Amino acid sequence: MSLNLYNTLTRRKEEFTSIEPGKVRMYTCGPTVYNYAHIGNLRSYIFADVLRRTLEYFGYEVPQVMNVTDVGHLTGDVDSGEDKMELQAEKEGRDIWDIARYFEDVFFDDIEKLNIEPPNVRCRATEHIDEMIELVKKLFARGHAYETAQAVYFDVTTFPKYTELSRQSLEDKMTAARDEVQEDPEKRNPADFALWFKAIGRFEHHIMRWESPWGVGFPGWHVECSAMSMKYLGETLDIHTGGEDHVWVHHPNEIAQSEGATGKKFVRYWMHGAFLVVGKLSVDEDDEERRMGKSEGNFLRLQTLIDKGYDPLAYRYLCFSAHYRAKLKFTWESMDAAASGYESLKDFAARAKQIGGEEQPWVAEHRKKFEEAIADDLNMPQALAAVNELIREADRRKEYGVLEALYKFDEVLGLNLRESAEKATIADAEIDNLIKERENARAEKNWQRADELRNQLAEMGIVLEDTPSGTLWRRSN
RNA sequence: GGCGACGUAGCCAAGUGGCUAAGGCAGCGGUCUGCAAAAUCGCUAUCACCAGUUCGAUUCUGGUCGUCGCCUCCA
Repeated sequence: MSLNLYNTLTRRKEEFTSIEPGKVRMYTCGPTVYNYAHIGNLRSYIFADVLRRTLEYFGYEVPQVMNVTDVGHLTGDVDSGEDKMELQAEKEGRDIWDIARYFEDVFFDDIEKLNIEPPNVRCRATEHIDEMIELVKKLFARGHAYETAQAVYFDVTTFPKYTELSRQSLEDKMTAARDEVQEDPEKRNPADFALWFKAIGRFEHHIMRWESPWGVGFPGWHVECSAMSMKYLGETLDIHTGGEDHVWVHHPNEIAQSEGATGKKFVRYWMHGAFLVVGKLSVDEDDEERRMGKSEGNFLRLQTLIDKGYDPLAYRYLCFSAHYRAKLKFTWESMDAAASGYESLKDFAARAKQIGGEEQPWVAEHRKKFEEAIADDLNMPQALAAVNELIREADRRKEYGVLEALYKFDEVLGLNLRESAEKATIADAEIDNLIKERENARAEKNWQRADELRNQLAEMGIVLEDTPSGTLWRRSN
């Protein structure tokens, strides 16, 4: 079966092939650690994880690199000269480096809770300043960079393919940028982006600073991804993932820097995840759907969901209800739907585990549908439909030899079905005895005693299901 | 202002130029059941609106309305 993936570069689905057989070099744009990640951010890491797991499902080894952007970026107002992380540090009266480490830890904690496979290499921008400086030197040598009194810039007119990914003409950008005040009068083109900022003028008090051939300062906003991805994965990557917002600025810049420095193709498949948008979260507020943003007042963290009693994996399940390239509307109703759906999936796994059986030929059709779905540009809604159809057919036929298939699917789904089913059915002598006692009571039609035992087991977290062929049970947590 | 995306049942959504328009959740009505739960069966969509192309459009084209995103650090 061929794996087809949508490449933003060509705006179409393409059959995937890797540079090196059996191996996929994958880079995922990681978090900026100046604040908590919200569930919208997390959605795109779930997308990258599904991509990685799908590649692994089809037999690839996937060395994956993720950056951690711990160099402060500018605040929205370019003129302010303040730095997001410094602002945060000031606000909390803590050291900027502590802040970065703290949010990095929280981020990877969230990643773990969502059962996202950790990247093979996790790299911090602040630990790769030398590589970035080397990259900028190369760009000077090849005539792409120039220095002004304030900074070093990449001259976008020296790189004709600059607009290939964004498909946004430079003229339009220039027009659009015309009314903006250009802070640096020496900048050649409005679209030129900084490779290195000097710690002078508005950045005179910038806390994070390093020596460089262009004076003390700090790296530009996009160099780290180029420098680190090429350091760990080579000059040409198979796949580069990120959020759709990167299609217009960050990724074109990465391409320009990387290809400008090496003269080689930087990335073969660019893949971008769509945003989570927030629907009405409450009845009385007239907040229409919009993207979740750190300054939007609709900031939901994974911890927010956990505090409300949701399993983090129910959020993962929710993400599968929409295709990764389509926006997903978050509402509490859809969150509840996902939680219920995930619960019944786990219940089924526990049921199948208890009853068991040989796999029957009809299972093959569902395997096929599942695999076709993930191979078709990670169509998780279809894949999930295949899972649900498998379950329904198993229940209808009362043939439960489907665990092998289910666990195999879960290598991509990452919903911990095996762990959950095993945990739910851990044998215990006391439980066995109580259940046997209850079955005896039921045989004698001693309903009062049977209900007492049911309640007693319920207090122990055991859920009972009486069936014609005996009583099934599972642990509720 | 420029560029782009989307509008499918109560909610989240997949999909297709023509067979019964996936799946989940919620709801209603049956079956099963000592109770409970689960399971199962059935029901719930003129695919935003208008026009065009076509033998035939939800799917293609144009327009209207609505929503959203990007153009600035942001998944």
